[in-house]
Formats: sequence, structure tokens, C-alpha cells
Amino acid sequence: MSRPPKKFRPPVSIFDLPCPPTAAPPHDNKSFFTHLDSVQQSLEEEDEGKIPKALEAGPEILVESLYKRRRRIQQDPELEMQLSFTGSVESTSSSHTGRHPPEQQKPPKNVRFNLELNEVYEIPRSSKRRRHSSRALTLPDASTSTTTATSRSRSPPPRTGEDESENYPPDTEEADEDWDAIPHYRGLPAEPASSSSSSNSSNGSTSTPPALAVGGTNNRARKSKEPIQSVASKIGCRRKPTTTSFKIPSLQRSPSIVALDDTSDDELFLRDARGTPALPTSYRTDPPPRARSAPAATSLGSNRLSAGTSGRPLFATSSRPLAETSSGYPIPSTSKQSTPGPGRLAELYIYVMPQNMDSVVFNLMRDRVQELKGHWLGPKTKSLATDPRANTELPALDQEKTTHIVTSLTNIQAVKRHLNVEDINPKIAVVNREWLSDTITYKRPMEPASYTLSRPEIGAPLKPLQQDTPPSSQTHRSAEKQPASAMMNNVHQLDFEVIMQGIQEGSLEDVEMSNTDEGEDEAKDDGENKDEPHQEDIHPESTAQREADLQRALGVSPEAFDKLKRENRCFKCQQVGHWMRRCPKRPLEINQEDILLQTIYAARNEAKRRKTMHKCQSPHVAGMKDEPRYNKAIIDQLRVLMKHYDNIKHKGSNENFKVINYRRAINAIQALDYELTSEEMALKVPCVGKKIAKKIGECIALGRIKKLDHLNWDKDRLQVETIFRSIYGVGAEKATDWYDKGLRTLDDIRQLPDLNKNQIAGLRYYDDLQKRVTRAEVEQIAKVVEDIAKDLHPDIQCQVTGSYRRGQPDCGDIDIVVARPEVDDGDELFAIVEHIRRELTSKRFLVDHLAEPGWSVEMANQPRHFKYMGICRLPGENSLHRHIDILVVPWKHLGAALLYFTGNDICNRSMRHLARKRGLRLNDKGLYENVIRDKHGKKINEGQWVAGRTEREIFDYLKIDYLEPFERQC
DNA sequence: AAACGGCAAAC
DNA sequence: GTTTGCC
DNA sequence: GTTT
Ligand SMILES: Nc1ccn([C@H]2C[C@H](O)[C@@H](COP(=O)(O)OP(=O)(O)OP(=O)(O)O)O2)c(=O)n1
Ligand SMILES: [Mn+2]
Repeated sequence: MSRPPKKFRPPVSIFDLPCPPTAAPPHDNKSFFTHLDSVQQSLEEEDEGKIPKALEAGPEILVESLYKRRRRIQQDPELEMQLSFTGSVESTSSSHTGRHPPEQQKPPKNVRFNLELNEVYEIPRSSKRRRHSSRALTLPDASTSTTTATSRSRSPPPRTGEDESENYPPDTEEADEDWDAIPHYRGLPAEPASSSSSSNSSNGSTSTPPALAVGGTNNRARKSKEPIQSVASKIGCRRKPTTTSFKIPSLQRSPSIVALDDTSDDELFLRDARGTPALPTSYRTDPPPRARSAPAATSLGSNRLSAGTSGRPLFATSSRPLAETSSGYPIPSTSKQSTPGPGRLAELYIYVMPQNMDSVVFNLMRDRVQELKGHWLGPKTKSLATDPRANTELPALDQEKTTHIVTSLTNIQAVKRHLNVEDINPKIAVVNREWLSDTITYKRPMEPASYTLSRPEIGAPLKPLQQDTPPSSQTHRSAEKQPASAMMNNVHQLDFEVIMQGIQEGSLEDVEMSNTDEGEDEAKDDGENKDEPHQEDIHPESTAQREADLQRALGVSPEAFDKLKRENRCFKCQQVGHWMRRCPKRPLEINQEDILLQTIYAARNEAKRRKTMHKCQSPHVAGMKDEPRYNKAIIDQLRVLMKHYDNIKHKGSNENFKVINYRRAINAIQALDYELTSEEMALKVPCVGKKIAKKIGECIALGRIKKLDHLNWDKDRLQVETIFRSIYGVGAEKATDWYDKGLRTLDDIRQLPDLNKNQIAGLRYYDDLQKRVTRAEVEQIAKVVEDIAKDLHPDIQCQVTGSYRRGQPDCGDIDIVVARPEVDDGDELFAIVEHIRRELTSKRFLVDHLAEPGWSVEMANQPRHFKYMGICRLPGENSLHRHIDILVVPWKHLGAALLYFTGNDICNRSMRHLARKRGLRLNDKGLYENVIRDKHGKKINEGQWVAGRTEREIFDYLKIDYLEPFERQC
């Protein structure tokens, strides 16, 4: 999407070095530190009231500088208020905008409605983001008891304690720490099957070495004081003298590398020692009242509030006051304008504020307004990739011309602040976005009083209206107090509108959209609360039709449907107390819903049932590999077939998925603990369909899959290409390419002049890399990395992931996730990965680099991660070269990173697929909601980060049972 | 009939 | 921009 | 190749 980040790493390859390579510690990352210096300098200049040098240094530095400055300001809410508008940077917004030409902003026609929906059907999402934005250091003992509460409290939709207990069956409630699942990891004797997971879990959490956490607290407090200081500490890191001795890790002691605590504690959030964002206290106290609909006339008084709106009943998820007609339809602004039609908006001069709006939606709004001949006064575009922290310069507000200010902000102060005005002409109506939605929908101006901001005045007492609350007794009670008609109009109507849309879109589950901030998580720091009540788009002309459709879709009789409606019951579960969109039964049972997850749970149940996990958790036990396996012939033959298809697959064809599915099927069969004795039986196995079942049938009957014999495959090609592909950096294409060129052996390949550096390394260490790594060696290697990392910061935490964490008996490589409590800043993390890389390279532990992370100005200070991939080797004559992957991640992404890096790949793909089906997006940083995709499934916005701090959080959000790492062997 | 992971370096 | 390969 |  955007141009590749500027890497400052010179294109020199250390692979040009003579063999055996001793990996000259590459080039210091000069520009990174140059950058740090310049940032520090400009900060100091700013402190002295000078114009920062950076102002002359070009946009990127400027942005950086401003950001730093902003961060400092954030520590002082008051200062922040004053300054949040002064630091706008033309260059950022324009340059970003430039990368997204208008036509890209405009999605294809068929997406539109969707987008609009996204905009219209938003669900208040209380100030969850805030809670993510900074996190108190979790003290080990506290964490144990609060972990579950934490993840619960964050699981949307909000649920009551009652619901939660439903959702947290005792056996999944606990024990997500691997050192419990894998006792020896901690140096404990393996004795797993006996101890229940529950007793294990508390053990695990509390056994986190307290020293680390405590040290972290102190550190954190110091570090967070001043960005300058943190910059300085980075520089200090550069100057850190290189230690010379290389310690051979003790083979006796188990590495203490297991200290990563994959838990969090929201309750401790407020005492965040790091002093992160320093949000105004009103946003830090929790829980912020959620979903208040603006009592219409409260406080926009000065901004043209029409009479007659206050006192209207306001219900549920809508802030739109009801018309007396009980129709619930929006009220046209004045009678004289009430004839809808094109050109009806010609008298409107609309200023739409981009804050808190999805760029796609924003740009759609603009198009619609212009189509309807309205005048657009706000910013012309909002680009997809604009850094939400950069204050984009808004066009000045024309106090005379403007008729409406449309905003997603929740209070008038914020509006003024963002517009950089003292006051707003009372003639200008300040309205929420639903005003615009309805105005567009009905092609005529709506009555502004029905669309007031949700929190007109900061600090104004909020009416304790129940809305958007989880199905709880409380909700229930108050809900029932509402006149039924009102509730119908507001809630049920909303629900079936939304659901109908979902039906039309082919998915019931994907329609839940929420507020539309985009971009990376909590970057925003406005004082705004996000729980603006949402409004629903109402299409009177089609309501009846949709209702009928919904009734049919739900499979109930019209009478029953009517009854549900009358009695305010959830359409889905038919219970009272919540509505469909808040139905705790949502989503449907996973096993019915997602076949891929079926394979996961098959593996899980298998693992549990057999209770053999302890075998593979111990390094000294052969593990699953040697276990008696059922269906061996079937598996082996399917494997051959898969390999064949894998090799002959052509891009663009189905072969890819064929192979994937073969793999799934094979894995599913592998998880069985019984012999397949018939085709029908095989058909029941997840991911085994007609064709594979038939082959299995053949195998059972004849001992051989017929296809294998009639395959006109090129056996030599398969064999050779398989070898080629086992070279790191070589895939199917390259292998075929080489075979076609007549190359047949590794030595042939070694002669090639145009190998890339990964292929060179792959060849150089080919023999070693083919060998599996014992768990014991993984631990030794991890210890080396951990020690070095802790040299830099003693509170850094490391965790071995990959197949090791899944308890596999041996590993293809070493995968390590590194994080530092509370640290999200990419620059700091980069300093960590650089430190590890440099130190271990100079110790000759790292001998080659396969992929080194790059730092780029554009991404400065972003909460990003860094992946290092290289070749390492323990000291000693006989040690082999090993592939090592080190992932340094922001603290807040730790859970997502662990989930991703623990795998296995199938599990990841399944979970991502599931997320996707629900309109979410899962990656190694977290779970994002509100993702809009084009018709090819390509995402067109980032979505909002909603989970990722802990693994459990992600499982919770996806509403699937937590899977222990060893249960992720899909 | 339309899904099937996400990312980024390399091309 | 698309392809290739990786986790 | 399998599933919804
Ligand atoms: N196609 C893939 C491959 C890997 N991964 C993730 C999950 C893996 O667990 C993790 C590490 O990748 P590895 O290649 O190291 O795989 P494993 O550690 O699972 O197995 P091995 O024993 O081969 O290292 O990366 C993924 O998401 N998708
Ligand atoms: Mn691995």
C-alpha cells in the first residue's frame, strides 16, 4: 500500500564473507542513532523554547519530533488540551493523502452499502481502548487472581458475571501457562497427567519470578518520566560496552526463560507506574458510563437546539429521540424542506470532522453529500493510513457559511478544540454522524436536535440510562420498564435491520460493527469517550420486507415472530432481557460453524483424551512421534499424494487448496486414536470429503490408493524438487525453475550465480538445518538469548514458542518471543533486537542473518514488532547450526504474538479464517474489528485493534475455548 | 458459487 | 503492483 | 479438495 519503508541497513551482505562465516557484526545502525540524536536535540531545543531544528530537517523528522512532543504533552492533560491543535503537520497529511488517490477511497458500488452500514450501525464500545492503552505492570501474585477477570471484562459484547461464568467453564478457566503444561520446562519433574489443569495454572502464574516484575516496575517508572530519557537510554544502549566472554549456559539449570507472563490485569491499570498516556482522569476512571444517549436538549443549548426534543424517551442503543408517531423514523428538519429528492441538500454547508471516523466512511459521506448537491466544507479526504496521532490540519471553520458540523466526537469542547475555535456560531448545528446518514438516506435535512452529541458537556452528569448494556438482570429490569412500543422501534427494529443486512450479505455474524476508528489501537489520545450511542439506519420502504425475510431466515412462523417482537424477546435465543445483537448465545456453537475449528478441537479433544501430553512435554521422552499410530498406511499414502500435488501445483489453480486440504485431512486422521475401517467412517473425519474418503476406502480394501499407481508423475522431478525446496529460501517455483534448467543436485545449485542471500545461507548450512533440534538444545539456545536480552534490560521477558511450546518432541528451529513489560514503542524494541543481534553476533553465536528487521522513520515510535531470523550455533566442536527466529513485540501485542508464533500454522490459519468470517482480522499484533473488505476479501481499512495483550483475550473475543499450546497441534 | 492467513522481501 | 517464500 |  505504501512504499516500502526506508531501511538504512546497507545492501551489503555478510554472506559475502568467507566461509565459515563469522558474521562480522554488521554496520551499526547509524541512522537509527542519528535519528535518536536528532530527536533528542530537537526536544531539547523545544524545551528551551527554540524552534526545533527538526523543522528544517524535513517532514519525517518533524513528525517524529511532534510526536515526541505530543507524548510529553500527554503527561499533562491540561497542556494537552491546549496544545492538541497547535502541532498540525501539513506534510504528513498531504503526503499520506497523496498515496491514496481518491479512486482508491471509493470502493466498488457493491461495497458501498456495506460501508454505509458500517457507518450507521455502530455499537458503542465503551472506553475499552483506553484500557488497552497503558497497562500496569502485573505483579505476579495479583495477576493470578485477576487474569480471568481482566479478559472477561474486555470481552465484547459486555457481559454480566452470569454470562461470563457460562463462557468460562471451569476447565478452560485456568492454566494457560505453558510451564504448567510442560513441567520440565521449569525444571520440574514431568508429572503432568496427574495434576489437573486448574491446579497447574495458579502454580504457573505465581511462579513467575517476582524479581523480574518488581524490577520492571522501578524501571518503568523511571523510564516513562520523560521521552528524552528514553531516547537517552537508547543511546546508552548503543554505547553499551560489548562484553567479551561467552558463557556456556549451564546445562543443569533449566532456563528461566519462561518468565513471560501471558496475563494482564486491567484492574491495575490505573496505577500504571509508567505514567503512560496520562489521559484525563475522567477517562481513566472506570468504567466510564457507557452508551448514554444525549438527552436531547441538555447542552448544545448555544448551538441551535430546537424545542420539543427534551423529554422524549430515549432508549436502548439509539440516541435518536423518538418521534411521537412511534414510527421511530427520523424527523425532517422543517416541513418546507421535507420533500426528498436530489438537490435537496443544496442549502446545506456541511463540515464533517474526520476525527474518529473511518476513512472509507468519511469519503463515502463526502461523495454522497456531493451527489445530493450539498456543500462540503470539511477536509476533502481522509486517507487510510493517516497516523491518527498526527494532527491533521483541518480547514478553517467558516462560521457564517457553515450550517452543520458533523462529528463523531462526543462533546462540544472537543469539537471546538479540534476546530481550533473559541466558540461556534450558534446558528451552526453540531450534530452526530447519524444526522448525515439520515440526511443522505432521506435526501433531506434532518432535524438537528435529534442528533445531538452524546456527551454534550464534559463532566456533565450523565443520565443513567441503561443502554447497550449486556443482557443482565439490570438491563432486563430497566428494559422492561420502557414502553414496549419504544423498544420495538429502537431496538428490535435496529436488530432486524442489521440482521437482515447480514442475511443479505450472507452472514449473520458479520454485521456487528462498532465505532469506526481506524488504525492501530490506542494511538488516539483525544479526551473523547468512544461510547457514543449508535443509531440505526432505517429504511421504511423496506422494513416490512426485511422483517418478513428475517422471520423466514429465523425459521419461525410469522405469528411466532410477531410474538417475539411483541414480548421483546431476543430473536435468536428467544430470551427476554437482551436483543439479538447482544445475544450471549452469539456466535453459534463453534463446532457447527467452522469446520476448520473442528480440526482444532478434534486435536484438542484427542490430546486431552489420550492424556499423553506429558510424554511430549518431556525432552527425554520420545513423544508423539513414536507413539503407536493408527491408520499408518493411509496417512503415508495420502502424504505421498499430497507431496505430489504440492509439487505439480500451478499457481492460479486449485492445487494450492488441494494441498492445504490434504494436509488438514492428514492431520485430522493423525489425531484419531482408532483405525479407520470403512469409507463411511472416514467421511466423518473433519476435512475428509468424498474423494479422500474414497481413497481411504481403497487403501482399506486394497492396501493401496489406486491413484498412486496411475499417477503419471515424474518421479525424478518430484524427488529433486523436494530436495531443492528443502533449501531455506527456495519454494516450488524456484525448484521447478531449476529442474527445468537441468539442475539436479545441491552442488548444481551451489554453482548458480544468482542465489539470493537466504538461499546462500540455506545452502551453506543445509546439512545442519535438515536436522531437528532437541528440546534440550532449544532450551540452551534460548538461555543464551535470554541472558543477552536481560543484560540490556533485566525485566525483558522471553518465551520459546513454535513447536517447542506446543510440546513437540523435537523442533525444526528455535522460535523466541521477546517483550518488555509495558514497552510498546517500536524504537525501544528495535534497540532490544539490535542489542541481541549485535551482541550475539559478536560472540559468534549468531553466524548468519536471514532476515533482519529494519527500522524506518515512517514507523518511528509505532507499536511495531521486529522479527529477526538467523543462524545460530552453540559453542563447542560438535554443535550444529540452527535456525533461530526472534520476535520482539510490543507488550500490548504479546498475546497475539505468542498465539501466532506458537502456531501451528493450521491453527493460525483456522483462527484467522474464523476471525475473518466474523468481520474481524487476526494477525500477530492482535484482533481487529470493524474491518471492511472489498469483494475479493482484501481489506480496505485496518480496523480497530480490540484484543491482543494476552492469548486468552483473543480466544475470548472470538468466543472460542482457550486452547493450551499443546492443543494447537492441528 | 465462493471461501480457503497474513505479511513483506524480492522481483 | 505482483510473485514468491516465510512464519 | 472440502465446506457452507
Ligand atoms: N505457514 C505458517 C508457518 C508458521 N506459522 C507460525 C506458526 C508456527 O508455529 C510459527 C513458527 O514457525 P515454524 O516454521 O518454526 O514452525 P513450528 O515451530 O511450528 O515447527 P518446527 O518444529 O518446524 O519449527 O510460525 C504460521 O503462522 N504459518
Ligand atoms: Mn519452530
